[in-house]
Amino acid sequence: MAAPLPRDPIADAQRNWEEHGWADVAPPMAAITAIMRTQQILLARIEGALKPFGLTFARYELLALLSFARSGELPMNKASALLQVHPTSVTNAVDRLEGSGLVTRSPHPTDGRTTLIELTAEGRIVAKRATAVLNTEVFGQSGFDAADVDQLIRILGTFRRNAGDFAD
Amino acid sequence: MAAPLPRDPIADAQRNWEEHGWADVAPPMAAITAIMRTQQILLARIEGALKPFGLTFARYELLALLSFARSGELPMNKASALLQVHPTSVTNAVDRLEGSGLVTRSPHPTDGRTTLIELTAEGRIVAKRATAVLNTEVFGQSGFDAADVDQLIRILGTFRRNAGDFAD
DNA sequence: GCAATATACTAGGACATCCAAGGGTTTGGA
DNA sequence: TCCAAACCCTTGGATGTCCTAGTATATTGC
Repeated sequence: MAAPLPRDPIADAQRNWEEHGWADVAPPMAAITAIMRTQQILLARIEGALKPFGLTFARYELLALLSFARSGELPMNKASALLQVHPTSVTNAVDRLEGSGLVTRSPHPTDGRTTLIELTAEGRIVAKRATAVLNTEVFGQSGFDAADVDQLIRILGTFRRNAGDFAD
Repeated sequence: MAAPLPRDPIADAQRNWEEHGWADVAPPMAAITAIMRTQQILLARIEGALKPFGLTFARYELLALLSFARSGELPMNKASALLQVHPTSVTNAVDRLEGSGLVTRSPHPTDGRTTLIELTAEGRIVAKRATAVLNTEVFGQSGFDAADVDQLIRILGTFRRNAGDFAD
C-alpha cells in the first residue's frame, strides 16, 4: 500500500507518551497499538490468499468451523458463540456463502427458532483447498520464529482468559 | 457480548489442525488467530472509552497524531502514511471530524494538490481528554504484565519491520 | 392453560476499510 | 515551451462489524 516509513511510528508514539508525562502507560500503549497494526497486516495477507476462492476471512472462518463439525452442520447461535462475533455478522456471512452455494440453511428438527447451517459438497471442497493455501502461504510463512509463537500463544491466551473469552 | 465459552476455541482449532496432519503450522495458526481475537477485544474496549467523546478509534488516532505535530497541522497524505491506512479512510475521518468542529481543512500554501488538516481549539481539548481516559481505562488496565508487554513490543516490532512497515 | 419472559434470527442504519475511477496540480523530459 | 506522467484528494461501490428493533418460537410461572 505504502512505501516503508523511515522510522517506526509506534516507537515515536511511545516517545511522545513519555515526553507528555504518561511514561507509566507508554509501554502498554505501544504494545496495544502494535497488536492493532499487526492484525491489519495479517488480515491483509489472509484476505489476499483467500481472494481466489471468493472468500473473506469471516466467511472462511465459518466454513472452517463447519468443516470440523462432525455432522458438517451447526446452529447459527453456536457459530456466533464459537467465532465470537455478533449474530448479525453470522447472518451476513451465511447469506453470502449460501449465495455462493457453499452452505445451506435448514430448520432445526426440534427447535423452530433455530436455523442450521450445513456445508454443501462444494463448500467442503473449497474449505479444504482454502485451508491448504492459508497453511502454506500465511501460517507457514508467518515471520514469527517458533519461540515467539509460543510466547504469543501464552501471552494472548492469558489475556483472552482474563478478558472473559473462555473459562477453561 | 456473549457468555464465556467452556473451552478455548483457539486451542480447539490448534488441536484440529494437528489431527488433520497440519501439525507444523498449527502453532503459528493459533498465534495468528489469537492476535485477531485479541485485537477485537482491545478495539471494543477502546471504542467504549471513546464513545462519550463521539470518537471512533480511527478518528482518535488522527486527532492524536495532529496533537503531536508541532504546528498542529499535517498534509492528508502524510497522515495516511503515518497511520498506515488508505487515503480514502483519512478522507472519511476528516469529513466527520470536520463536521464535529474538531479539525479544519485548508489548502497547502505552495502545493495546490495537497490539503492540510489542522486541529481546532476544541479538537485539541477533546484529544487531551480522550487520551486521558484511554490511558486510565485501557492502557493502564491492559491485563498484560510488564514483562509480557516488553515481549509483545519486541516480537511485534520485529514482525512489522520484516513486513515492510518501516525501515529503521 | 395462558400470559410473561427468554431465545433465535433477520432487517435497517451507522461506521470503517478497501478498490476503481475521475478531476485538478505539479513535475520533468522532449 | 509544452505535454505526458506522477501525484493528491474525493466520489461511488462493495464488504464487514456492530447496534437497535422487530418477528417468530420456546419455555416458565401463575
